[in-house]
Parts: sequence; C-alpha cells; structure tokens
Amino acid sequence: MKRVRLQDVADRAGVSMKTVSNVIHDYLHVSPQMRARVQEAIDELGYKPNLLGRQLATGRSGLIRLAFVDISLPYFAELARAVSIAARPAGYRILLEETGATYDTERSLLQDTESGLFDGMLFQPSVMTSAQIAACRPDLPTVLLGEAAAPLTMDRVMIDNPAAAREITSHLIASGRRRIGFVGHEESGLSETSRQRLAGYQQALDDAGIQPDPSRLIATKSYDAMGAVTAVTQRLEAGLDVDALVCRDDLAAIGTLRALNHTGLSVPDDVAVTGWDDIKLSAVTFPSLTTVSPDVPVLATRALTLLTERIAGYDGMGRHEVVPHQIVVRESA
Amino acid sequence: MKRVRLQDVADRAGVSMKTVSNVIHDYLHVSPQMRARVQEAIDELGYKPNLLGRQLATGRSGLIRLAFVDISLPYFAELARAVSIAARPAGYRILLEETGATYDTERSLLQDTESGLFDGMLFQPSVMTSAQIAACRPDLPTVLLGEAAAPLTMDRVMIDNPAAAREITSHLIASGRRRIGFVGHEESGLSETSRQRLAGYQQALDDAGIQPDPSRLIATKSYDAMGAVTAVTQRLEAGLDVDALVCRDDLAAIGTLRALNHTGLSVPDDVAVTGWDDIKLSAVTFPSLTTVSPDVPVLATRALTLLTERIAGYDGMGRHEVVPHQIVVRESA
DNA sequence: ATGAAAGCGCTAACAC
DNA sequence: GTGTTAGCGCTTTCAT
Repeated sequence: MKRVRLQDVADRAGVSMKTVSNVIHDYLHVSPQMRARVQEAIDELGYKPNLLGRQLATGRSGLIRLAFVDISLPYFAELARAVSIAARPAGYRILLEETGATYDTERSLLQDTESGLFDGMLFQPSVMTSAQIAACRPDLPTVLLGEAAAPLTMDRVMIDNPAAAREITSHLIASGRRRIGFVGHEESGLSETSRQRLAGYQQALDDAGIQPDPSRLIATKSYDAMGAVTAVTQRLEAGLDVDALVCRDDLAAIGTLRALNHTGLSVPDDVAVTGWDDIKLSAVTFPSLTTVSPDVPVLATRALTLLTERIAGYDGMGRHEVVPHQIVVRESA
Repeated sequence: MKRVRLQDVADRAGVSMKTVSNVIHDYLHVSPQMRARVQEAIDELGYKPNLLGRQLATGRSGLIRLAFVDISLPYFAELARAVSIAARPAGYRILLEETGATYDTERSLLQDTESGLFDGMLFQPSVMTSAQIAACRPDLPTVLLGEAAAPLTMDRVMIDNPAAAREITSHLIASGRRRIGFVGHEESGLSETSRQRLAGYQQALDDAGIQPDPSRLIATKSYDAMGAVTAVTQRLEAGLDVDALVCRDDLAAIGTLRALNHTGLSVPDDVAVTGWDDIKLSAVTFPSLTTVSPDVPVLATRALTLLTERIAGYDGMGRHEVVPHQIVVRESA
C-alpha cells in the first residue's frame, strides 16, 4: 500500500486540498455533509497527514530539545518525565539529549550547525560558565534549567539553592548536630550547583556560630552513588569526625548511607544524613532520606511557559524565576 | 538577522544550489577551489541547513520513537541512555514517549494518526497482548523490547526471563534457602514479564523438589519501590514465613529491603533478597543486591540494528533475539 | 564538475 | 464555504 497524500483524499472526495485540510484541522466553516464526505474519503484511504510536510510549511516542528548531563541519574529522569508531561498539552514533544557533562557537548548544543528541527530548547548546563553561555548566543529559543550558569539575557528557572542548603543544614543544627560535614562536590572544578549548596551550608554554620571545618568536606569523583561510597568510606577509615553529613544530592546521600552502614555507624543516631532532589527512592532507603524537595512539576511547567513565550516571539531580557522547594523530613535526620 | 537559505549561499558564491549542497555533503567530485569558495560563503552568511527541508526532500526524519512505561523508573532511564548512545553513530535521535502502562496509550502508538515524523519505533509494551499488537499492524518499522507480547511478524529483543529467574532462584536454593517467596507481580492482570519470571522461579523450586507455596507470593499495587514496602510489610506483620524473596525487579527488591529492615529482619541472614535489572543503585543499597543483570548495551544495539534493517526495507518475518544476562552476586543473597 | 528544474506533502493567502 | 496557487528549504535526477 503506497502512501496516501492530501491530494489523493481531495481527488477521492472530489474536493480541493484546502477543504480536506479544513476538515483535518476542525476548521469551523465546513458544512456537515462536506465534512462527512471528506472524512469518509480519509477513512477509506487510510490517510495519515505527513508531519514533515506540515512542519516545513508551518516552519515549526513541535519538537523541544531537552538537554542535560545524563538521563540515568534519577533526578534528570524525573525531570524528563515532568517536562514530557507538561509538554504534551502544549503540543510539544521532547527530544532527549545527553551532554555527559563535557564542555564540547554543551557548547555544540548552543552552537548548532543545523536548524529547523527544534522549536526551542530546555537546557541544564553543568560545566559551561555564564560568560561562556552568554558568548554563544544560541539562535534557538532557550530556557536554562537549574542553578548553573545563566547570563542575564537568557531565561532561567531554578530553586533557591543557597536558601535550601541553609535550611536543611539549620535543621541538622536544630536537632543538636554540631560536627556537620558536606559530601558530594567535585574534587576539582567545582560546579555552580555545588558552590551554591556549599555556600548555604556554610551560611547556616555561621548563623549558629559554628566554625566550618574544611576537614569535613568530602569531595567525590563522580555524580553517582558509588563515588560517595568510595569517598566517604575512605574518609571514615581515616578518622573522619562528624555527627551529620549534608549531601549534595540524593545519590551522594544514598552512597553515604551505605558507607556509614558498612562502617558500623548508625543513621541517624551516630550520623545524620540529608539528601537533595527528593528522588522517588529517597523515601524507600533505610533509613529514608531527609532531603530538599524541589517542586519539579512547577519547574517544568514554568520553564515550558517561558520557552513557549520565547518561541512566540518574546524578545525581552532574561527572566530568572525561582520555584518553590521544601525540606522533607524523614528518618535520616 | 534573517534566515539564510541554501539559495542565498549559492547566490553569494555565484554557484548553483546543487554545488553548495555537494559541499555540505562532502560530495567527492568538487574541485578544491570551488569547495573553498562555497565554504567561505557558508561561513560569511552563517548558513545552517534547515533540517525540515532536508527531511521533506529525503522522506526521512532521522528520528526514532522510544516508547515504554515511565522514564522515571531507573531501568527505563538506563535503557534510554543505552539506546540514545547506540543511536548517535547510526545518525538517529531519540524521541521519548511514555505510555503510563495504559492500553489506550500503547494502542495509539501503534495506530498513529499521523506519519512522517518517525523513521522507526522501539517499543516496550507492558499491557498489550501479542494478539492485540499483531492486530494493529503498525505501518512504522518497529522493534519490540522486552519479554512482553511479540507477534511472530515483528522483531523483538529480550533476555531469557524464565532461565534467568530459574538461575537466580537456584542460587538461593544452592545457598540453603528453602522457604522462598516472590515479590512484585501485579495484584491483577499479571504482566507477561511477571508471568515469565514467576515461571522460572517455580521451575527452580520444582527442580529442587520444593513444593511452591502460594502463600509466599506477594503481589504489589505499583511498580515503584513503595508498592513493595507496603505489600511486604503487611505480609510480614501477618506472619509471612520465608528465608528468601525473589523480587520481580530491583525497585521491588529495594522496597523489600526496607520492609525487612524496618521489621527488624536482617538481610541476608534472616532473609535473602534478589533483584532484577541491575540498575546502578542496586550496587549501593545496603546490603547491595544480588540481581539479574541484562546486557542493556547489547540489547539496545541489537534492537537498533534490527530497526535499521527494517527501515532500510527488510520485510521478512519477525526476528526474535535473545541477548545475554548474568546473575550478579552481591551481599543480599 | 556544475547547473536547471522538478518535486517532497502540506499550509495559507487570496480569489471566487 | 470552497477552490487555486504559491511557497516552505532542501534533494536529486537529468543535462551540460
């Protein structure tokens, strides 16, 4: 069975392409009998509009590029789901793009050598700095996600990281912890994310008159939980002295949980632990994680709204939106 | 700055569109000086080929639809990553589609009312039966993923579920367990996946001359870990008598771990636990999970190869491929 | 080795 | 209300 085109349907129904197009798009001013006749032809021929033709004619693809480090990191998987759910009613589909946290890949997202495929992009940078991003001036409508790098000229949606870090650290202090460490920042090349969370962590200590102790900072080699297992275990064996650990994200917290358990320390009795992201599994670890919970559905919705406005032609300065977060208190702290 | 088209570049360089096109596609027979002149025009104008035009002209979009239940389930996130990595060198991009495990959504994937956007589809069904899928006859080249429903006419890639279930259950038996339960199948409407894993589990018990005990089967209300926490906790409180639990997947196992810990039972001393999928976190739980590890990269690669062949026009019977798996023994069993 | 021109399938402005 | 027609930007025979 060969391909059926709009013209074929028109011929079959004895009308023009325009009329068939009207029927397909539920255009108002079509007489019922005409509509029925055309619909019949569509059904008989099994006509399916070819989206490539439509896209070329309208100049819009209905595709949004969603780019971040790695879909296998639970936070990003959950983010992708939220975005994909929010995109559907807006008539957009999501095309997945992973950067692997390399500069070249991130840059090539902004400096695309081809055009037309995407109507817009949602991009959570991880290694590019604000200045580098600003220098690229993507010609695709773009909204940045997360706390990393955002030039004033571009839209961005995030949660207030320093505030959240301060809150969750204060929660630990309020429960009597004093020897509070931090787990999960990069060994070198601190990301903006880590920087902001560390800043909030330190601020909370300062607020409470606690002297921050650099020996309680535990960097990791990778963003997965294993990186934290290795790093924390090693530092515990070296005599790390803490009664609480603020982790950069839930994966680091899960790794930390394992390292502590493995060393024979009990959570939260010996050491309290907090996470960040509130990934689904954080409620099921043992003990379950006290964590920072960003409102991901709102984040996705807002980002998509801003992007839609850009696509529609809005050309003003960058809007930097902050969406809500909360501290979810569970067993680990 | 307005859009630059192929014709603009051609005008600028004083050549025809064809020549510009040749340069862009690294066509062999172009004189070096011509190539240089055209390239200069491309650079000066900042020309970026419009993919929509190309797609319409070639009839191929370079897009593959990847459809499964829910990207926020770690196994699917890891699968998506593997597919997206395998797709890149083949020149394909991945468009994400979640079915939410509903019949209507799965069906609408196969009965698409539009065409042209995708060159092919990778689809892991979860609720449709083989007969239902066969009845739909998608007109898009399609390869099915996973053990669920696959008509003889369609390609499919999976691991040998009954064998793997039998192996991991036998591993428990070999380590002296006898009162072995199963966790994580659906309360009603057993999926093909659960059916096959239960079959292998039962086979292993039969092999060892152990009488399967239906009271040791623990169904769950959802595929997330929470479903297992609830179900297992409840059954433990009701006096469940087991020394091992084979879980349908790692999420169920993680939930089971928590339920056991919470009840004061130790893993693996009191109860051994096994998972399925070898998601990244299964190495970091405490205790870490003994689990079935499908070779996901190979699965993704093979699926993509079969799909590429279909796209290229292969029209033979369905190929049903089995990719390797192994039992990864960790602390939990 | 390069150019001319006919599509790819659909949309939308304009005419009737 | 419905038909005509000119693109959308690129590829691709077929000439030259």
